[in-house]
Amino acid sequence: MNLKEFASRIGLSATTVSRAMSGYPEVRPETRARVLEAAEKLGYRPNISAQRLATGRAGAIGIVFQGGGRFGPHSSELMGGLSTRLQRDGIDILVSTVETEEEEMAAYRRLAASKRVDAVILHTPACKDKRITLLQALGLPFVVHGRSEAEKPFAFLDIDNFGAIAEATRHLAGLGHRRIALINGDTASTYARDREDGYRTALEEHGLTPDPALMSRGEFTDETGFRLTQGFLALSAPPTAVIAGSMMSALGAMRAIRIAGLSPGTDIAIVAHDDVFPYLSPDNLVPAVTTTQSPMRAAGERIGDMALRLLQGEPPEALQEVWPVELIVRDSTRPAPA
Amino acid sequence: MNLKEFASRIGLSATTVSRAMSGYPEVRPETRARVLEAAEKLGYRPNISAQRLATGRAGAIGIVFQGGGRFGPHSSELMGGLSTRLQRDGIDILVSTVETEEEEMAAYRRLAASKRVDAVILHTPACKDKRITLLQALGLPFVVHGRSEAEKPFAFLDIDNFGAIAEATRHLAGLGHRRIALINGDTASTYARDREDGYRTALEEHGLTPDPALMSRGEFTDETGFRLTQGFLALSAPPTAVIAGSMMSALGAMRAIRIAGLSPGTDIAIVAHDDVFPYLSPDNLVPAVTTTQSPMRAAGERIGDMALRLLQGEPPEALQEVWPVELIVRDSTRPAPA
DNA sequence: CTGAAAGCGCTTACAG
DNA sequence: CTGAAAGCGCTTACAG
Repeated sequence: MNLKEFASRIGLSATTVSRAMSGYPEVRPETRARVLEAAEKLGYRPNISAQRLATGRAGAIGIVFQGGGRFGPHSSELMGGLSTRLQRDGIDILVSTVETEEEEMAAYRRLAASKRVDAVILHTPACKDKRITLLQALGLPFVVHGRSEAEKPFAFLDIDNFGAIAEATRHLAGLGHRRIALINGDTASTYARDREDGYRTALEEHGLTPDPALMSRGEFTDETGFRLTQGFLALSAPPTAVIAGSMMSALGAMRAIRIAGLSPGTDIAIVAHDDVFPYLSPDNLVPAVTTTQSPMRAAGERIGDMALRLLQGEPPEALQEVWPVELIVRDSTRPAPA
Repeated sequence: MNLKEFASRIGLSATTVSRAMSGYPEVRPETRARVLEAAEKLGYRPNISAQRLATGRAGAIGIVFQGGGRFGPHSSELMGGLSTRLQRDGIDILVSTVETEEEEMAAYRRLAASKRVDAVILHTPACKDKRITLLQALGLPFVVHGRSEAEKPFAFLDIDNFGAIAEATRHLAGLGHRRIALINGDTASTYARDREDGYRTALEEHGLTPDPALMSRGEFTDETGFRLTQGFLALSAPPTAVIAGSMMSALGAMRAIRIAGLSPGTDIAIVAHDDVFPYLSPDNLVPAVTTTQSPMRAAGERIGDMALRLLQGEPPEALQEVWPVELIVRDSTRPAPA
């Protein structure tokens, strides 16, 4: 049933029905109530494509994931939060996956030109990010999960990666650890650069010199955590503590430590930075893992919120947040062996 | 730039341009080439909302997740595969999250009435599933990930849960295990019922009687795997083998075994059923875990494919697949202790 | 093979 | 507070 038919069935004009259903003020409350009730009863819903064509709004927000492979547990938490928030305003989420950065750029051009989305969510930005430049040039509104440098201000939500890793490093140094290894991500990404800066800063506060052999990079998988930790353990002066970039890296690190005949927590301390996963808790590992934790799901909800405000005309510079990260000390960080 | 403007710029009618861009046959190859080239150069893209209004197609496929909490690692794999496939045909994915089954039903009504999607993907069906009845009544095409009983045929892709767990159970029984525990999901769901059936069948083949104390149910989290396994170990006659419903359950089970002072693999054998996660491999656990594995991502791609065919008019009964599951024996299943 | 025109189902400026 | 009508940007049956 379309608007015209519905309107004539209840003896009103399409105009009035449309206004009543969109919550415009110029409709008498009784009329509005009658319209809404009838719509419910007769099962009328405005055709979304027609609505979008008429208003010029897409009613959807896009998010692009690069490499099916990177659509992992963090993506699902972010998506879950985003979806929860946008649902409330009837905004859809449009998911695209691409393989390369080129394809990602093409995807934004396509989304913008075909008016398929009103805004996009960008994640894991580089320190200088071409995608941000492109989106600003296209005039497609966007919110970044993370931070980046750009000429023009843009909306973003980031966590305090610097503070998180600095705090973790201080905690370990305070326990007497002198050789602290860091498993980081690609330092082209802002978050990884911030973490490295936090690590270096805290080491220097404690009079320790950063050792390149103890700073490695790779994907946040169990496999990579394992391999990098094996590398650390093979050093002539191996570390007594490892800061893992994610829970998955920490699992791999602990495995490498065990295989070397050592005991995680006792022989080699472990701190993991990670999200709060509903299905894998650091409290439940053996030993329980000290973490710098930040809930990705809550961030997703907030990012959804910010995107909606952006569309309502709030300026990007008013939509910038950095969330603190809490260090939660558990059993995997004990004093350094004598 | 809209169609009219673009068409006049290149000296053709809107009709011809539209046909050229949609790949209709009645356009001269040279004309088509010229149109496509000009569109690329001038950056013209049809407005997606207008296209949808004119054709009556939404150009999107919906998927609803119940409980933000259930949007976990399996969801992301499924989504990744789905997205990869649909991307190729320019079909969007619309993600909704809801809290209850009631809300999920309401979401389908809404999606159908507002013509927001052309089809939906339903997952984790119950043996008798109200959602399937609803979708059939609404006339909204759908593909089920899993199986269910219904009067009318519908499209589905399922894995052989019965065969997977039967095979795992046979493998353990063949190694001399007599007390084999099963960590299953909610048996209202078809997959969990099938797994239980496979388990019972294989036990009986080996002259073993299913023991209710060894059959438990719960979420597929590390925490639940831990708790249920602790329950098994507290029995007066504890099991010598555990079949875990997922990788996460297996992690929890292994932790419980270790905490009890036992050795996973040696004292208590472990088999896990699970997806192939790019970030957590059973080969990398200690001991390497025997699995019945099935790639969720590949299933997602195939389901996307099936949805597209459904929309092209293939009858649902021609779109039904059950994928075999392979048992991969690793180090966690050794002969039963004497 | 190409084009003029009606129609998809809404919203909203304008008029009352 | 309510309505008639134009317009959003496409597609496609019809005519040539």
